[in-house]
Amino acid sequence: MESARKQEIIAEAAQLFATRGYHATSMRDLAKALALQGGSLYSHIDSKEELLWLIVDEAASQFLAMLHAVTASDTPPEATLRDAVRGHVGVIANDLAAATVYFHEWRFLTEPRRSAFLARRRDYEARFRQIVAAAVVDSPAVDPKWATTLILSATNWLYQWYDPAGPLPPDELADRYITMLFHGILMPQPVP
Amino acid sequence: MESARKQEIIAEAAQLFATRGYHATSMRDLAKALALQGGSLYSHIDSKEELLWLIVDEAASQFLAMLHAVTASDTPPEATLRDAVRGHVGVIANDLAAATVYFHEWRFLTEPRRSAFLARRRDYEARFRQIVAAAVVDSPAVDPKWATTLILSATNWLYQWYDPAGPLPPDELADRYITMLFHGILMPQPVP
DNA sequence: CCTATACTTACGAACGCTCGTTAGCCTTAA
DNA sequence: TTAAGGCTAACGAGCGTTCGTAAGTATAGG
Repeated sequence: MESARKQEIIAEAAQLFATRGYHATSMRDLAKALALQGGSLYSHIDSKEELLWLIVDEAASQFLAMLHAVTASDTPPEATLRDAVRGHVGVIANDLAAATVYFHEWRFLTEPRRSAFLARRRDYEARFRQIVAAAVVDSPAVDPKWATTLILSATNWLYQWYDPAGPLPPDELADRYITMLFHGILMPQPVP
Repeated sequence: MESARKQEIIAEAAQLFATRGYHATSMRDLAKALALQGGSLYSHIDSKEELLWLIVDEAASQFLAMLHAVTASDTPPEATLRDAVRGHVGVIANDLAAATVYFHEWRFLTEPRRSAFLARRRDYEARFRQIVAAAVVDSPAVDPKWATTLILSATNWLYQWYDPAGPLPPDELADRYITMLFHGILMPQPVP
């Protein structure tokens, strides 16, 4: 359980790491954004890398919790996959800064945190693949492994350009992606 | 026209920037990889950022040259799009380090190079969108803008995981992606 | 209610080190 | 004789982090 002040520091760090990058953000930059002196941060945190870890690990928890919620209900496989894509997009859009750090800055973690991160990400991808496999079970030409890679690749890229203040809500974007991914972009007639 | 020695420096810088990141790679790291002393690099280059720019700008040229080659021949729209996706994947797979720097480290460019980079990238995406638009002209439910975003998002992510030494050749990977993107992942019968 | 004690949060200075870059000198080959 | 390409040494700035200290707040004992 982190104190309220520490949560503020983590949130500000996520913003700065996302916009400037982890190594290009100094502890004094972070302190200045919080109206503190550089050394004062260390009343709350152990190290700069701890901040990176807390941001990245919390994001991993968000992704995994979302998948658990999606698979808990008893819906048809295609609907479950649709919910998972919506959820994945939602986690990213909900905290874009954290998602950016999760996708872009994780590699600056050192061991053993780096391995811990990778294990959680592998776990997430494996669970996601099971959902995809169930949805494409009647499509013999589609390999669930590559379908999963395609879906997660397309959606992970969101953090590079998505603007939460823009006109496109996350669910609407997800539905557009889902329609194209499910039925292809070469559709002579509209989806019924 | 860069000298042979400078090309070596650029290539090594691309490797290091890709694996460690731009800001986490010091000029002394780069010099050591080339069996030089730190200061000696400056006989060949003006600054660290010039290296970043040369890598990123060359990659942009590769992408644009590929698109020009693809659109030069007189093929049906769908085949042109297929060639463009193959080409995009090919440019990434051909020089994974340069592609990684192109996608991951460009934001550390300062003005005016940052704007120059973004202009070239916008140009590329606009040309790609025209190819997509021609291919999906008979698919009223598909917006070329979002189809382009989907295709480029999925393929850009390649640099995160693709291993040129692995068992999957770039063209084969591209064809798998194209099949799913064109016809969707929910296909009760195989594509004829 | 008052006081003693401890805890929290911050300051400001400093530590040892690394950063990108520059200057001047030396060697080699054309 | 010149020029290219390497060396060593150094510059000022900034890095993450630690330190001693102090003010403010909460808690507990009498």
